[in-house]
Amino acid sequence: MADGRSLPPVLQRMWGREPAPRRGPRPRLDLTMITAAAVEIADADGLAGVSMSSVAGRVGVATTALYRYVASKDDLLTSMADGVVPAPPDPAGLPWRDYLAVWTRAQRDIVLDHPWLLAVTRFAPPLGPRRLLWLDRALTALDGTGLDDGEKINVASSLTGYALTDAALTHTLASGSPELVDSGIEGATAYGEVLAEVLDPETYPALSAAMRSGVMGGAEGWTDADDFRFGLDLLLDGIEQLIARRASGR
Amino acid sequence: MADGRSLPPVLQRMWGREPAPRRGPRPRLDLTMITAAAVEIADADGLAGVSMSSVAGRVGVATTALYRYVASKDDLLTSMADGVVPAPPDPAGLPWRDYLAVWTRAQRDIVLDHPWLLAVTRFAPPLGPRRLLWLDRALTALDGTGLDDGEKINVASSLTGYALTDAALTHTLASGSPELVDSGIEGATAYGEVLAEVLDPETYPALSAAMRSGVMGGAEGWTDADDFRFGLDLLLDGIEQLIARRASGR
DNA sequence: ACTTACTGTGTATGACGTTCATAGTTTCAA
DNA sequence: TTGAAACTATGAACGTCATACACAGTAAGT
Repeated sequence: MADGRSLPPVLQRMWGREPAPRRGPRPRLDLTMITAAAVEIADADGLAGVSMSSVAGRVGVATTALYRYVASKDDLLTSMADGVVPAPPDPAGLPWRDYLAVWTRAQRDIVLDHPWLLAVTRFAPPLGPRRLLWLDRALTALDGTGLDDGEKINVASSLTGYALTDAALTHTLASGSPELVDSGIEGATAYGEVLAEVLDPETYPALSAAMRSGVMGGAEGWTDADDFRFGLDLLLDGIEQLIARRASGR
Repeated sequence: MADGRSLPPVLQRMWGREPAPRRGPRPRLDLTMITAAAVEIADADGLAGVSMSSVAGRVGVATTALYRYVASKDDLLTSMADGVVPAPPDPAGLPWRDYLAVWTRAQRDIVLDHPWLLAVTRFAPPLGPRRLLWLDRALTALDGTGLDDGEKINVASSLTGYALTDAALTHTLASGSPELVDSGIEGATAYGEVLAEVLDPETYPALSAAMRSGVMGGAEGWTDADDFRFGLDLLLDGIEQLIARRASGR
């Protein structure tokens, strides 16, 4: 059954499938080097600093040489999104809940270390080797919980989603989006104060009350790691409940 | 206390704060018209179709005229991200759990109706009038649950995050990312089959087993609305548990 | 009537992604 | 050993786009 279905070229390269029929000069680069260079630039100057020419400059080739390894800039971004991901923590013997807590927090930290991921991630189902390794470990950790494969995947992806959105929130409130920083709105406290000022109590009764009472102020504000824990426990509690349900018959 | 802290110009316009000191010709446009035009283009042709010149063309002015209303394209995107959001459902009398379920699903549907939102949303804390209205309604729905304001906000933002990530997953698996569609990978089933083929069982034991067992196939696959319900209930169960804890003393 | 403040236009610029023809390089076959 | 074939990196060129700026036109204030 010859379905035309196979991985796009970039992904083939990401999976180390470069057949490389040998003739002509040896390639001076490979996707890994290019990706690493791009990641370094993004870490240093943000995603805006990543252009085909800046990446090419860093690896020491002409701009257009990159197109031998990558079909488009978009492909490069795809590769970067998988390339920054380190190896997942080892589930070795940890109870599922403990492991998933570590696992989720680690994902959040990756994003915080490389904020540009937020702009790159299409929140698409993972197809790269490194991201999929994370998924695999989550499934492993859920072995013996009585959940079926579909449920396990759902659980993992819910947690990943939480890690991403929390990282996004934390990042923009801490480092601030350029837009807000320009206006002097930095940090959760300022955010709350501005809102308190702008919101009309008639149309936003609950919210304006909350803001005026200063929820966003203080040391344990919105950005805090405790807040991550809070939402995470919400999810984990839900999962635990599901597992308990599965264990007790229905 | 003259803090330099005030809303950026776009946001002021989004909040209807256009002082408009009157002199010279009457403006032929306003931010709302421009935003609406941009949204129409994005809905029809995707975000790639939205350029300053295409938007200008649609409202019938020269490209650079837009800069009288918007400081940058980025500002326009910000405005679009709030502009597409309709009014939130009415909490009137619904129990918090029912309302938040509706509320969250509605947010998911917005994103699915305007997939380009995924590329625009920086998952930043909301600052636009429409998004904040949603937040307000969630807080209202949580009145009388015993949660404090900070917790309510956390709950709401967790749910919003879930709606977004689920929408992203659903969208890319259903409509497919251009990258994947080009390679004939469409829908969850194809996704699963490709993975099953690519994954090495040694390095991805749990995941390759799951894929080979065909989790992704069938009518109730990953994309299904039931899967949304699944993750949502995970969260709501967690929230309910929290509320119960607060109600019973500690 | 004259100034003033503001609006829309046209031109220009610089950055960027991408295409293409070309020159150079290594391997394979004869 | 020679020549073709396959492949690499390059440089020039193109089209698109966001944006800056100077200018002409227009309504209100004096």
